[in-house]
Amino acid sequence: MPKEGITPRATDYSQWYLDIVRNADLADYAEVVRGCIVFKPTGYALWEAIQRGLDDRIKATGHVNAYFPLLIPKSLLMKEADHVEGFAPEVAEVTRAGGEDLAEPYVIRPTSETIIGYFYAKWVRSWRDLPLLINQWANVMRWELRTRPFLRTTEFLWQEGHTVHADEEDAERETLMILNEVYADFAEKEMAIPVIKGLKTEKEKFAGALRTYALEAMMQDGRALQSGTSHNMGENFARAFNITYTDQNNTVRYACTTSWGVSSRLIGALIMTHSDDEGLVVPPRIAPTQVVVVPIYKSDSEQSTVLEAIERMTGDWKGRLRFRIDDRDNVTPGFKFNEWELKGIPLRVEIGPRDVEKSSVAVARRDIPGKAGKHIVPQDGLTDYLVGLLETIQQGLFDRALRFREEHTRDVTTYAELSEAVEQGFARCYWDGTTEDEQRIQDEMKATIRVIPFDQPDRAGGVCSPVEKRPVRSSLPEPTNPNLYWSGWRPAGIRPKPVHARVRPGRPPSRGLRPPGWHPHRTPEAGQCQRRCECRSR
RNA sequence: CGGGGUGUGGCGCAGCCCGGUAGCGCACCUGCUUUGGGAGCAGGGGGUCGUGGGUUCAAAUCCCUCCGCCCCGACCA
Repeated sequence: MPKEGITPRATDYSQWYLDIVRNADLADYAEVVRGCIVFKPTGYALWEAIQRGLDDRIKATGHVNAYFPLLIPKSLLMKEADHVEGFAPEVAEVTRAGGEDLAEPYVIRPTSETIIGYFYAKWVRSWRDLPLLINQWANVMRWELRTRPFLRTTEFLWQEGHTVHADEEDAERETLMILNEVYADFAEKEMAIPVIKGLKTEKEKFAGALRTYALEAMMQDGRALQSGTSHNMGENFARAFNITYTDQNNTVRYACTTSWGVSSRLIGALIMTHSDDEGLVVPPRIAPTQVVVVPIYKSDSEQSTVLEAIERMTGDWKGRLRFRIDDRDNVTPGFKFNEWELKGIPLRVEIGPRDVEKSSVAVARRDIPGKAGKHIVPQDGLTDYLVGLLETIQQGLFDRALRFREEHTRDVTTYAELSEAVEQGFARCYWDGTTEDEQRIQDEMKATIRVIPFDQPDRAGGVCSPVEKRPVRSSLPEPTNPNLYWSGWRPAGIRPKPVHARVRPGRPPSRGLRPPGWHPHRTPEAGQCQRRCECRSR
């Protein structure tokens, strides 16, 4: 039975998500700061758990943490041309401080490649300085047109790693290692979110990167959510920021850089992967609280008897279980059952006079909502039982999410099949590798290439292009990138919309609103276009 | 930006057409009875009716202005 105040997923998935966020008390809208949210204590606790899991892995793979400034001189941001083009529309500027206009405006970081690049140029001298492996935990700001709690907000929290390597091969190794051993491992083992690892297309890659790799997860509406990215910048940023080193042969060379990040969007992924119509579901390993104990009593004497029993019962829990005892006296047990279910605590232990007498407890597991997930167990050996049950739940959640994804993924060989499949979830198909086809699919069926997966199934199924119907092309090239995943093209219900020009006077127009002839390389700050690009046609 | 909707205690809404100084549910506070799946009764506190202006003896209500938010269109690093 759905909880009060929660729209069932089948009715309106988007509203369901918002209801979960609100009812589980994860976040509040920062209504006075458009597009921002307040991470409330329960929501922030999830972020802290994510931070812990990632930070451990980042450090275990040889990185150290540091912190760079929030403000970036605008000229620095402008240095890498593709990067500028990618970010210009969503950057917020500080033009006035200390009571006067600044000689040069600052931008509030949308990401830190540029300011970190500036310092790396100073710090890197010799091949002995490499690799340089630094991570920072930070907030960033991107002026998004349409926001949703955790999934896309104007300000968000993330971790951004920035590394410098002697050559592209080493940078590539780093980029892939982070994706596999840090991000995917964390997502699957701790958050129980199955992910597809792969390469982004040219069209979808990070502005200024050579290659972008990403994790894609399937939400319960069948749509993809990008849940982590890792970029190999090659020499692009090193050239823009002059990050050079002297190699063993006394030759000065450009270094290669990488950057990689995951954000508080993961909280959104967590919600949309596991939760149900009863509320939030949090996998045990990531859960700030794993077990909640609800005492049941009528009289004062029963109350003290039960609370004493709880004291004894939880004596050896510390260090093995993260738990809390809900001894509030102003709400009924039934209310507590519903509330903790809503908040996604993996296990609930109920204990009343009858249990004290029989030395038992009632254990309810959140992954099976309602009374169906409740059973009576002896207090004897309870701690081991609970620890084991948490692991069972953890694995069960992962298996359930994986099964869901597999049930909503189809291999397709024709255009019609592709068109149908992307309505339900992911489709896997061949692609001839052209942006032209990619764009056409996007235009015609609102689907995007999420990723070219590392895991390539046997190609015995045949070679087909979903756009084989294209009339002009007589023979399709042998696909170089077979088996792509497509999905409902917009990430999990996010629909950007153009913003009124008045909102940010002087701001570069967002894509789609650019007047004819507009080009980022030709903004007043950048002067004439310095690059050999399509814009010279104008 | 184009089209549509909406703004009233913390939240969700009614009242507006037909002007007379604001009401309901939830939440909150107090007390008593309750407590194994969202307790009951009684009492109580809380609102510049988005903003500015106009009409009127009198405006939540009628007229104009501006602002916010939501939905659809336009499609993302």
